[in-house]
Amino acid sequence: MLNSYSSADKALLAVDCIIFGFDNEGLKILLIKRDFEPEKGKWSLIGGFLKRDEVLDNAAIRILNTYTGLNDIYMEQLYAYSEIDRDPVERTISVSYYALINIENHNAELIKNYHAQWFSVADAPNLIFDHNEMVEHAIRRLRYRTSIKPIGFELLPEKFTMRQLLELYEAILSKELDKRNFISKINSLEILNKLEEKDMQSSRKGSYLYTFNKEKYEEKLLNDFVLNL
Amino acid sequence: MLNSYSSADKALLAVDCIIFGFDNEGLKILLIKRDFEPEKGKWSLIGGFLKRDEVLDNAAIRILNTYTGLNDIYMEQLYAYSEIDRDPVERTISVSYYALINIENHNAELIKNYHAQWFSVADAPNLIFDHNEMVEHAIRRLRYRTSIKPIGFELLPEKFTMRQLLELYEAILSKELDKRNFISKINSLEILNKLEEKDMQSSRKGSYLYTFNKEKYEEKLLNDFVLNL
DNA sequence: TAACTTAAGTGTATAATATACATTAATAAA
DNA sequence: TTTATTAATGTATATTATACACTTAAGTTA
Repeated sequence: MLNSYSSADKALLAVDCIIFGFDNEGLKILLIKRDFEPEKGKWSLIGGFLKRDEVLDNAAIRILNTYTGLNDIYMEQLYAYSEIDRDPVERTISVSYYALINIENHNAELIKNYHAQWFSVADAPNLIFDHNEMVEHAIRRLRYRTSIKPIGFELLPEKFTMRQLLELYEAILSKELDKRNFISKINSLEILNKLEEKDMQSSRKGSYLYTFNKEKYEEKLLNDFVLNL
Repeated sequence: MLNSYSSADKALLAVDCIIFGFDNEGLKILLIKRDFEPEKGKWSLIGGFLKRDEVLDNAAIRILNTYTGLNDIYMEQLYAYSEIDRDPVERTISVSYYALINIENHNAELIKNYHAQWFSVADAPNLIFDHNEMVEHAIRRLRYRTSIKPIGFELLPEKFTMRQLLELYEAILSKELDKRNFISKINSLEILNKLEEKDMQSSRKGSYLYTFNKEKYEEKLLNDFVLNL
């Protein structure tokens, strides 16, 4: 019978997490060295199996927490991967999730746990299964996301300079942006607070620090817009 | 053990298809009256279970074909739904797919099979499980798609008038568009062939028929662009 | 056959936005 | 005090989006 539940095939469901971070070296992803077979010892996305009593969103949160100690990370579902032999042990459909996090805020936890490690997107190691494809797909989604939602709050330290924000966008889009045009577009969004304080690390003159205005930022997250950079 | 395959929970995997069509009454979706329990007799998206030896993309194609006889329909994956009790019989994760098809080209097959029926998006019946949510989600995706890819080829008859194309976009975006601005934007894409032939149904003057220039259309599909309507 | 009705077809002026581009300012180091 | 380095800033031009109304073609009707 076409639709009998009893005769339908079951499969394992996995969740894999593409965690993006940013620091002064550029855009990074968080990987783990797999500690079980198959492919033990190879680099992998953070992943795990969906439990019986759990929805995918929560599985993603739980799995990330297990490997990194990270909490309260908001992730978005990306895509379901279902090639027959994508996992050689058993038929497994994997649903990918991606998130943006602030490396500085979270690095201590990560180092303490030693399970996860940051890699530059540009020179990440080869990954198991179809995880390379998942990462590429997530980068495409992240680039698109920059055109309809502001990005930055999740990836930058609380106080940051315009240059850091510019370099973040350049890293995500992997192209150079005109500084003056960038600044005026960002300012037109009205999501930043300019502080009196200056960062004196990067130059003799020093550059003003900014914070995100969380209320306005959240507001912009709700309504899509177009940001042509 | 955290990642043992043997202890992981398996689940059923389903695929549900949101099939969009368009005719002179507006944007439509294809639904079936469910012929098995639970919710037998209620309206539902076209759906079925993923088989052991099948990838999701192919399951979507097979399931659509089973219910409608439709062949060679290109579908895109949308989202995985995993609420615990979304299907009351058994834990089932459903991956949704959506497609755009041309009602005229395919209606004969559909009527022959009597399994599926078109409904206006605006006044479709209430659907089983979380299928209403899936449809809403697909409409959002479809609207977004209009801004980055041309639409029309899939939904219109081979020869069509500018008015039909305009009304298609108005139906998808559910807003009125300025006729002159619309025509000049569409013309600037250079994806249409204007025929000598006129459609004499709609007016005394008659209106020119167009076809899509498939090569240029496909080209535009490859490269994203922004079409502000 | 002239007047009428109906939808088709067309262009322009203005506003908004995107882009390209170079100089001055502030400060610490030499 | 000179030098070196990065920060900060504005404007002119090109492109694109928007708002808007009249004429044309042809069948129908008086």
